[in-house]
Amino acid sequence: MSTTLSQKISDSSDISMNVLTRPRERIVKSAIELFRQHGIKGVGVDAIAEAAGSNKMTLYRHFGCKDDLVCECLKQVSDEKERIWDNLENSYPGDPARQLRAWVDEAAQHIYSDLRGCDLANAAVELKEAGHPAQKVIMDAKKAHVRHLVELCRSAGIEHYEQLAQALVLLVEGARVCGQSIGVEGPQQQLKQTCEAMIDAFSGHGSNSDRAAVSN
Amino acid sequence: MSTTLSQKISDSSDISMNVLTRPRERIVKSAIELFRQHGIKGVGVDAIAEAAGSNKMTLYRHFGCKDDLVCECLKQVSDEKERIWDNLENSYPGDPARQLRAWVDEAAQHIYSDLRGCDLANAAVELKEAGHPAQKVIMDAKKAHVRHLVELCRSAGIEHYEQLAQALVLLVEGARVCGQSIGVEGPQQQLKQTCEAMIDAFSGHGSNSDRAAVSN
DNA sequence: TTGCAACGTTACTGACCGGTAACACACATT
DNA sequence: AATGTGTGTTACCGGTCAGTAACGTTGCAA
Repeated sequence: MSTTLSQKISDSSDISMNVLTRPRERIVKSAIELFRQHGIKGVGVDAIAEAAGSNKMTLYRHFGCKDDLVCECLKQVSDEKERIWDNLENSYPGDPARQLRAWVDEAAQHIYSDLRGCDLANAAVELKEAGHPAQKVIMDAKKAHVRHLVELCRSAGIEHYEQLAQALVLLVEGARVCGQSIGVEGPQQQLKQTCEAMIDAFSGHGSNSDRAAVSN
Repeated sequence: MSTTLSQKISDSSDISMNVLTRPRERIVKSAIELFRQHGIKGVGVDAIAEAAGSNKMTLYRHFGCKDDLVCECLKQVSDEKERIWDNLENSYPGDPARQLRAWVDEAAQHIYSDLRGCDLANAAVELKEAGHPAQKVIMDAKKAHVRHLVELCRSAGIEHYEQLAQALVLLVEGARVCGQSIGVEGPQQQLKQTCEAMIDAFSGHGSNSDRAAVSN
């Protein structure tokens, strides 16, 4: 706990970040990246400002306090996640079943290549203080995510669409947290196969032997 | 971020903790509880010592640094979790299938009544510094947990026991993290039904209609 | 009784952190 | 040319934190 983290962060900071963008934008971008790497409580505002090629005063002119910056970061992260639903619709228009498979595939690929977990879930772990403003942002984003997936399962003609959506959320969230705590060899390696088997089971067009084959 | 957390922690600390136990034991116990409530980085060693009815000097005589104390806490938490396997064997001796159902039931009950997530997984989120000693403790405990569940599924006669065990781990871990980020209304409410449906599917003694009934 | 080990108390250090004040500069608009 | 807005710089404040030093106290055991 006595390590000088500021130095390490500064070393890996991107001072040469596109100066054409406005400081506010650069600060948020740097903050998101640093929060991902070191955790929210593991990064100071000085390090964020420096990584953004700016300074603390400018940071505080745009964000009243660190918590406000954290909320803005989480909002942008959740907005980014929201875009996947439009992307799915654009990729496979009018084919919700295919969109559901694509959602699983994308989630799995992301988890296989990045062990740092979900920014929103991680923030919820760190920010436990009662009434912390970020908690509402996190909760709203997660609820919206579940809602979207439920709707997709419903559109795909799944009878028990709500149960399937909830199960898929649990699997994906579990995979992300396992990646962080267990590492590459964790059970999240089987996420894609497990989700697909789950979808098959709920779609009602798989026999026992089919499921055994899928789970193999 | 300018809140005076120490005061709040002190207010809720248990100064009257059993003085018959040794300071070291009380310190670890208080630390585990405070870490659970406020996160590891959200609690200072002073608050821990005070909550244990001891002081910082005694704390540092038993633990070289805060990280050592954190490791000891996580070890005790993982030892505690290890005991469930013996408990299951004692509760339903020679009946691994029943033990597996009981494991699901216990995990679900725990998750329904406590939204604070898994101490080990939460610690992994907070302690991202490369080579942090707690990471090995967390990883070893989580791997052992998966190993035990795989073995239980194998004993229960599940054909694809490894896939089932991994899927169950993902569901349970996902449920714990959802409780933290979404709150009581999250998809973890359906954990038990989902796990049981998953076991049924892998057990190969459930028809499509059975599965539909279970998932309802 | 002596001695030792564990524990408690106070005070301190050095670093870091969130946040602010005051001033200087660059640039675009009028 | 004047003005205002956004930005950079330096310095500072109060607080917290991990960790240590020095000394005093308790209680047990030989």
